[in-house]
Amino acid sequence: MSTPAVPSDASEVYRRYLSAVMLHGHASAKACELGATDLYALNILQLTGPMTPGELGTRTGLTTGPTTRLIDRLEQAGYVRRAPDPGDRRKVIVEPIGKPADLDRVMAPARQRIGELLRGYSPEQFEVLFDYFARATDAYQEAAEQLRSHNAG
Amino acid sequence: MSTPAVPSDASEVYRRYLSAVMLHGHASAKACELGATDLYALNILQLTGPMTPGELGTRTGLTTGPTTRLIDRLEQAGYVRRAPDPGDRRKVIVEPIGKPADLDRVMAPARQRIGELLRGYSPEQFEVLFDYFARATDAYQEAAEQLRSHNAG
DNA sequence: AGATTTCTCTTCGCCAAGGAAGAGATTAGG
DNA sequence: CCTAATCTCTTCCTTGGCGAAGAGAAATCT
Repeated sequence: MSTPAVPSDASEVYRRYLSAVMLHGHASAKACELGATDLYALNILQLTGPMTPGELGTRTGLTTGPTTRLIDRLEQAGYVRRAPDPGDRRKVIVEPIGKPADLDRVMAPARQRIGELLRGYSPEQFEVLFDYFARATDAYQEAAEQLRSHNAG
Repeated sequence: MSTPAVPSDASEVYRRYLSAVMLHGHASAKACELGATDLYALNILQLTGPMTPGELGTRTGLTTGPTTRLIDRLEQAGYVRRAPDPGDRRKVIVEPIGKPADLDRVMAPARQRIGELLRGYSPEQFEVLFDYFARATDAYQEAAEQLRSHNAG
């Protein structure tokens, strides 16, 4: 638990913050026995909402074969479910399930700590934080999209 | 780009925020041709500081064999370097290098967007945000540690 | 109605990553 | 000085996930 050189720079604080978020994310995935691609797809589904396997494959950068088995794994683990498209019976819609199986249990410690942390702020401060959360969500999503298109192009 | 039901719930906003951060992290890793474990180890090193391969192996949950090759990959990609321990010549100290190779370039778009976003806040708001960043870093790190020990025990 | 296109799922082969066991080198203790 | 313990690195084997090609089902167009 050796605290390595107290970072006074704002950029360094933010970098460590991102590292901690990613670190916890990976630890959660490991605890759920979830692969990297699986978690990746799960995040995409949670952000963009239900979509067809084809679109999910495009976004993850996978071809159709691995995409099918990816969905199989997620469905078997209880994270998503396949629903038929009412308008086009060829299509399948993959939608995340509200209460995931293990991920919720694994996220509980972090959720509690962050919850306590957030409750320590005043309503005005709380509003600032969630304003940032909402805007940063778009920023990261756009940046990720930019990375994806740049890499595919 | 169908925006899926505007979330008004704070918990949902935060969940989407975390998903976006993870999503961007994975996209960055993919753009750098970096494996999941590699990024995981890199985050550990960036948070905890230099450590021996043994400790890194313990933290990543890997045995000694894969740990050595993990460090090989990171060293070859220019993210870390091996330094001898001055006190114990059996040991090697793995330390992250200040200017990583590709990761910095890939993170640039996100860094710019977040930078602009943060510059839009007043000094008081800025302070609130970075207070949260610092505290959340500890919270996530502790939660990740808890997950690791619980999974290992 | 028939043909073409679109979409999902299945099968086969390959490669990267991790686990287990052993070797070499160094430090600590009797 | 010699033995035991610690740490890193090497080698072999197995597992898991991905890519490519093909099959089946359904919608669209002529």
